[in-house]
Amino acid sequence: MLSYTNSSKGDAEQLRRGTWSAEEDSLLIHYIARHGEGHWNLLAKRAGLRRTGKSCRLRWLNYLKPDVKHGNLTPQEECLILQLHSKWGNRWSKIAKYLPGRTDNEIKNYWRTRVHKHARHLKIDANSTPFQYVIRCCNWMPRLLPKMESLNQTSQHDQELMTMEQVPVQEQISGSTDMIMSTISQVAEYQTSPFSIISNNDDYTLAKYCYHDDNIDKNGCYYNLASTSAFEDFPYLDGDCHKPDYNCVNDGFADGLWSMGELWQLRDLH
DNA sequence: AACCATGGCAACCGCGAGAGC
DNA sequence: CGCTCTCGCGGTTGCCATGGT
Repeated sequence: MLSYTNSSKGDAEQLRRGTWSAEEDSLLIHYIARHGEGHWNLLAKRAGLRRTGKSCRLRWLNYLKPDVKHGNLTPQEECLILQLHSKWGNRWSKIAKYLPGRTDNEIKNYWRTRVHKHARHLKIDANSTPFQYVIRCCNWMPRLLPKMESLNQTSQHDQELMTMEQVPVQEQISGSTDMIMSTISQVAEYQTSPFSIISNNDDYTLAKYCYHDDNIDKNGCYYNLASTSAFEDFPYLDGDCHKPDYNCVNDGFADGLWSMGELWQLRDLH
């Protein structure tokens, strides 16, 4: 689909909009190869492109530039995005600097389509502290790390970034326990859990839960719960179920109950 | 097979910062 | 100091493919 900007001038000066053609891509690539980037409005005219400079810049930076990576994000890239977003929020360009070959637009799209979807399912604001907690400690991050290990793809650079960004669990949750517990209750409710809803308004702390488990790394980061679970959408549990006799975390059962297994442990510890 | 809903993603838009004159 | 231009950023839109009914 192609459209043109409204203009009182003749057709010859109308600017194209919409999807770029192979011919336009070629013009842009060859022009930049000869003359370099920058001065995009001038570039657009001289390259013979009936596009705004802005459009040319975007096309080049997000798609045509040789070092732009195409294809799915790797687990370590996903992990980094989650880490960095929890630190900086929607600072996409800043986050993109830590992912060579990935553009801010791609990261933004990833966040909005995948992570926001997850938040919608949980009925939590994706930018809220509770959701960040759920992402980092309850499900998403715990699932990515084993994937990264199994793929053995983590470069030293990635590892350094991970170490740099990791925040001890106790630090992550300090001062917001009530909010986090409230969120977990909401999650449990939303999933129509076969388990009892965790309601908690006392001074129960997540640290107790976290440090009960052995899976805490040297930085105090808790990261291995439900590591066997598939990284899929939330399961919407229903029906008359009972507390299983086996380990929710290590058994295949956890594949479908990954978040609930964690919540169940939390409840039992209380 | 046809229709509809949804997700993924490329592209656009508005705004603000900074440089140059 | 103010104007213009360029660039970059974050938010939003709209197209297209896919899956479900």
